[in-house]
Amino acid sequence: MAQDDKFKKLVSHCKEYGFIFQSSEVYDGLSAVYDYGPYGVELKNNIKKYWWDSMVQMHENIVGIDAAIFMHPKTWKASGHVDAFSDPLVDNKGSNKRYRADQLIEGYMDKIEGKINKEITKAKKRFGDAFNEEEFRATNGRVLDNAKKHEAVRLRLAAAMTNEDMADLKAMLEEYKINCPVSGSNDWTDVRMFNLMFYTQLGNVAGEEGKLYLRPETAQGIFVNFLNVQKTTRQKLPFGIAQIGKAFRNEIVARQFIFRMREFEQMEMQFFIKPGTQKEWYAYWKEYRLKWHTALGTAPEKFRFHDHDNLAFYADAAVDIEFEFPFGFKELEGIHSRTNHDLSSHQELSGRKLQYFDPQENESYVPYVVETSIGCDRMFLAMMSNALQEETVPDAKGKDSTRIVLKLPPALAPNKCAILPLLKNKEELTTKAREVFNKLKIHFKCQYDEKDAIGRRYRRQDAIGTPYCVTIDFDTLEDNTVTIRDRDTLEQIRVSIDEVAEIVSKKVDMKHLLA
RNA sequence: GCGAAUAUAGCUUAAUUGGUAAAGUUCCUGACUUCCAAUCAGGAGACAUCGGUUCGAUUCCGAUUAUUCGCUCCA
Repeated sequence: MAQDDKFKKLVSHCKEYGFIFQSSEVYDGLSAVYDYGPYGVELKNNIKKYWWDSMVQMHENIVGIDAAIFMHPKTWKASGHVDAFSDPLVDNKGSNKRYRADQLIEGYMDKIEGKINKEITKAKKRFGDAFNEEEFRATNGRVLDNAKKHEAVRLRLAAAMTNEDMADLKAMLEEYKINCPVSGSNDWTDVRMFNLMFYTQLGNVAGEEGKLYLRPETAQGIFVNFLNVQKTTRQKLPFGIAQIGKAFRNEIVARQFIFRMREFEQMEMQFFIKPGTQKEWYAYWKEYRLKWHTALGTAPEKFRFHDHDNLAFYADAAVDIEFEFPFGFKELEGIHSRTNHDLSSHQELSGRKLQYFDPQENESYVPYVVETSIGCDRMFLAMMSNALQEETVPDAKGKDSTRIVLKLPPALAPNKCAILPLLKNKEELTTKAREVFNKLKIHFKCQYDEKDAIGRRYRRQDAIGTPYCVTIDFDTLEDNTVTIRDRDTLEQIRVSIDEVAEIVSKKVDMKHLLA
């Protein structure tokens, strides 16, 4: 199957079987926003549980929180999001290149300054030792003209940036004939202020006062709660705080189905450590997180580490765990050594100490942090794309037929077990099957289905990844045994009804993944 | 965001050089059926949205929305 084709099939499979729908579909959808359907939400919840248990339940020094999506605006000042990601962008229609409008104008100002400097150099040569630069600057006509121009541009740019006057930035590009360095064209699109963060209003007073951002990452909720958590749970370094939650980024280009969405869910853990130990913890988490992935049975060659070439301003080491999606190897999870950047910066801006008293060293310091951060939706997509397969299997007459099967790890599958009476027009069978269903549904997610031929029902369960099907036939009525059919091998075993819960539980339980 | 392409039923795809549309599959009802997408009978379901040209638009034109690909972006 071609890669494009495979991706297309995955997307329609997700829709057809109720995993993922486009948001607000009846209104033609909303760009890069998706909803999880009945089976999708089960799978997603199972992924979250596997992550949470592996991180929180399995580590006595990791605890969880659930911070609010809204945070004090200063949070994003401290984290660097406000300043670093708010740019006036403009595209040149000739070259289709994108620039920051303010940088283009600054480039123009540099050019004017170049002219002034040229005059000065020329004059220096002419007057020799007698040259007085200050006097020359104050008196030379051409220099004065250019200096005046430079100052005018500078003030206008500053005003436009302060007032976010995008129209004036565009007007400046046109008036000063600032052309695209690539195409030489002056044909610009409108200038747009682009900020990666969404914002909304707190209270009903409009204006800067109540301006609130939707968090672009969950990490800051952990950082600002660092001391609360450490003190209330009496943690000693090293310890971690885990969180699963929504984050929002106004991506310029959000594409590839749920791979890059504007609203998405992160599963993050910040591990607080003694400065100087970051290398070993970074290595520990790198290994632990990869193990979490491969424990699910996904082929190891589907994963690879990718070291960051350009480290973010806060990091001293960063690696991605990449997964081979249908559209190639892409980032699935990040492991970052964030130093003490975040805590220090919150400490500075809030004026509150965010330090840990180390009883062994008998001193206080700002801990270092190693972060693991995985996109829940990306994990979902990885699991789906890895699981969706087409197989050739023999049909009732022994001929080849195509089977579409979702080979999800049993622990993550939306349904664990389907309960199927062999025939629906025999009441003894359906009654018995209902009995079995009611017995099993206490243990794990089950589905009862009596419609259509048994083979079709097996295939339907295959398509949504149900690992086991229990069939009630005429023997069941005699001796209280049923068959359990395995999704992957198609093999059936006959067992007593009383054993089903235990047998299936053992196979679909998360325990063996965590151990 | 720029450029290109695309948009027909839940899904996959036809046809209409401008006269409101076909099929497979799915779904619903019933019959039948003793283990891997059986069969029979009946039924439901679509031209993305808005506007223009036209006697008449699913078809032509424009805009919008969405999707895909390339470029760009991805702290």
